[in-house]
Amino acid sequence: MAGSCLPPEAMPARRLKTKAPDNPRARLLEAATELFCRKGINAIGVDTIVAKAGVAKSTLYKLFGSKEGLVEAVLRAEGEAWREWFTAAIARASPDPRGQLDAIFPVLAQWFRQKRFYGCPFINAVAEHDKTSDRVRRLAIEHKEQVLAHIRALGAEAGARDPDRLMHEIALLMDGAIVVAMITRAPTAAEFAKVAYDKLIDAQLAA
Amino acid sequence: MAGSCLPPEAMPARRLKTKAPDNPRARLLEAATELFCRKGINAIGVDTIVAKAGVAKSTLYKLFGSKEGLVEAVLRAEGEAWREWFTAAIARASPDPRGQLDAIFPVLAQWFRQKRFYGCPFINAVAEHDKTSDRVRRLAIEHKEQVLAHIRALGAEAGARDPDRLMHEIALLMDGAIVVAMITRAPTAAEFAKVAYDKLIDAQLAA
DNA sequence: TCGCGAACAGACAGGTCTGTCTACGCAAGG
DNA sequence: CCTTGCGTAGACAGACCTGTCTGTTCGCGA
Repeated sequence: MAGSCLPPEAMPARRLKTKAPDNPRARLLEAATELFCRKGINAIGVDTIVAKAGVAKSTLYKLFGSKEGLVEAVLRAEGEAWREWFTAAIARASPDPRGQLDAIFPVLAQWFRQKRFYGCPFINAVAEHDKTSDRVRRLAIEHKEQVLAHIRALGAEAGARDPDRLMHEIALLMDGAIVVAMITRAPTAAEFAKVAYDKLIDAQLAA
Repeated sequence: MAGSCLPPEAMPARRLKTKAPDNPRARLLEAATELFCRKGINAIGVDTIVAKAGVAKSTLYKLFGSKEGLVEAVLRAEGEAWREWFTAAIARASPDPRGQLDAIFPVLAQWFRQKRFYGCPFINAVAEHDKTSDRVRRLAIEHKEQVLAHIRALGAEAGARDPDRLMHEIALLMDGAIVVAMITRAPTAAEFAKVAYDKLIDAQLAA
């Protein structure tokens, strides 16, 4: 039902964002998220979106101005929902920073196993837009910076020797795992990433 | 000039594939490669491609049958050219397997620094196509399996404890680096990946 | 010189795209 | 009751899409 690419437990959190759960804006975002993520942004026309959302086309253009505006809103909303789900999920796994870092890849594996896992919407959006423009790239960078800042903080709290390097190494493994999982449809990518992460964090935290 | 996303030294190798260097087929592939990689497959129409290639539209449909056929041919050709360039580049760096593995990320850095680096065409193609279909995903898997088989063989020759695991770990770092470089346009991703790789290979080869 | 096939040029069909516009329904508040 | 405003339904414009088709041009081998 839900239009998202996130695990089901993320849904309620997202619902709280809009006063009414079924206003046209929320229905449009949900329908557009599902369609964009599954079929690609350029492959989906606004008529398909409004039909799935059950709203009038004029409502879409009144609320978002253009298809581009809707794309941006979808990415922002999906990014925020994902970050909330992700940080909550690793926090649920453990109270201490090291435990939360250790939970990153098991939590990603959970994501990959979702029936509707379509990869990272930001990576996919950048991949299908003009690479000489930075409109979409900026949104992706913004999202990634927020995720990485959180990971960097956890690394610093955990006592990593070089939290910045640790952050970048985890980022590489995360994006690599996401892409491999998208292409192969096998969640095992997260398990390989977890073992690699274990070696990297040992090097950072070993006495 | 060249329509590729590869470093210039890869070009001559590619030219050898077609008897004549400037037949319509080669011009179409070159134009389509550049346009698809830079702007996205769905964002480019066949009229733009034939105009850039300087061929008639009927020639495109005679040679490739459909736009889909052209996309598939572009991916196959670009994948083959990339693999040839990549294996040659790491082989040029060192005669022994360990040295070739060590060269992987510096060689990637070289790729990232290209003015026309647009990310991996296979990742991008999967990202913008229907994720519930496997038409494009199969091509990407085929390409990645060939690259990884080569890396696995190098790892085995180098005496890795678990060449399969090493292969998957390198794959994660490679794809992660490619995606990060595409999004940030910073080739430093390859340098972080190299340091991470150093730690992982040490764990595999340490006495 | 002739003939043939490859490629070009470009019109065309039929469909889809984004975005705009008008007309209507309906509910809440004065 | 009546107005105001949100949302719906759907026609429409103009551009662009893929794919086909016709006619022409040009080079090469016999």
